[in-house]
Amino acid sequence: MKIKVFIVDDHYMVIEGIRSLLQNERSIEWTGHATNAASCLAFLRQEQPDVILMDINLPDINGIDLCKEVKQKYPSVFIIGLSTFNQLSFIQKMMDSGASGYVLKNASQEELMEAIETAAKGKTYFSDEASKTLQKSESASVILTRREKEVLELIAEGLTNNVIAQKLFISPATVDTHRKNLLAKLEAKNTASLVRIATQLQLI
Amino acid sequence: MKIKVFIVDDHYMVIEGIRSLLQNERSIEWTGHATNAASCLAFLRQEQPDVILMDINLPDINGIDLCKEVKQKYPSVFIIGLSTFNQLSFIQKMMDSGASGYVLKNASQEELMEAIETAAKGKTYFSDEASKTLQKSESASVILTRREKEVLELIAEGLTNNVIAQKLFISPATVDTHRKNLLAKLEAKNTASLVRIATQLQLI
DNA sequence: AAACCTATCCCTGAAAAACAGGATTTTTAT
DNA sequence: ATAAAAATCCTGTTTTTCAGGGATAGGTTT
Repeated sequence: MKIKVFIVDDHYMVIEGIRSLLQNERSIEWTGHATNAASCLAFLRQEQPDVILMDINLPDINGIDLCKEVKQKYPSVFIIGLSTFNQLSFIQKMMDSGASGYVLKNASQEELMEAIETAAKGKTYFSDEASKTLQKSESASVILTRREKEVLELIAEGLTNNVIAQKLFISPATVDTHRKNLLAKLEAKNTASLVRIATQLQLI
Repeated sequence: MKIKVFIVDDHYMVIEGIRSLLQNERSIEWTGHATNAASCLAFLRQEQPDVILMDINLPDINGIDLCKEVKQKYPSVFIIGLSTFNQLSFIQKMMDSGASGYVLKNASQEELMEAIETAAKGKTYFSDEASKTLQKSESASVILTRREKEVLELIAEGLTNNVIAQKLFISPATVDTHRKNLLAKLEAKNTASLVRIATQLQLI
């Protein structure tokens, strides 16, 4: 049984590259590609592959939200995140959205094949560099809670406590508490340094 | 006479993709690839292609500096910048370093061919999206004054207006004015989004 | 020389955030 | 079951930021 593979990436060169890397693999069946989220979803209504290689940076919807949506509608499809960026935040968000792995675009053919085969079995695969990033983060990082991450994102977007409170359906006082905890955890003096440190730690 | 093309990109998939896109082109001679700046320079000591497709994000030296170095040593080699990012700062820096064009990685085969052929003649080529970005920029680029940059740095470090004022030997009210102008120039609502936008624009 | 621009400088008052020091309820993990 | 962790909410004070203004020094253009 061949593994049916589909690709979503807005870079034509990457699609061609992956096609070229996989074309001689007998265990792989290339079912097609999409350059945006909309046509990916359209394809899935007709036919479901076993594994989707999904870029995170897409023109219409970002890969993280697309991943969530696909997994919700077609739980049996396994998704591998594909990105140029070896960024903790991306990897984490992709995995939180139900992905079965994460591969960088500088991956070798071997890595790519291993990722696809592992994902097809329902297991999780990370490319070498991505798993290094995950390890580093575990030892030397601040651990933020789900809510704190949400609040941090919104703070960085320039929203005030009151607006954030409305968005998250909580009291402004609660937002203030999360903010306080963020400042403490990241050892920031104020909002400015908070955002700065957060970007340096690639939290946002 | 075939055009000798060489590629520098740390993404294996992109190299494969370009190779695949160009392999049926009779006017192109594929001379090889490098995944980092060092091996690119090593190759050039042996042999000079007509056109180099050069990624901006390389593991050792960045593509901009590599471009400068190559143009200095081998002025007859034409370089086309290759990047995922349609960012003005990248395009500008690449052109300042002597590049003959800029192509995004989502370019079609036609665009890529046109870019190579144009560059080989010594002319300049921009992919559709890149030239749009250049046009947009002419109206909307952010120019900060010396003082504004100083204040921006200190804000991002988490210093308050009062402390910044002491550091720069000016009144807190003046710092505040600079701050206001920064908010206006970067179209930020408050300090948080200011720092965010500034990091995104790589101003700090 | 006059008009002009821009960077730099300064002030006030209202709004927002930071800080201190609590407390209660829900989740999560053992 | 229960302890720890996370998320929720409060009151009040201090500090900082933000949105209005306006003024001056130094260079460029006309």
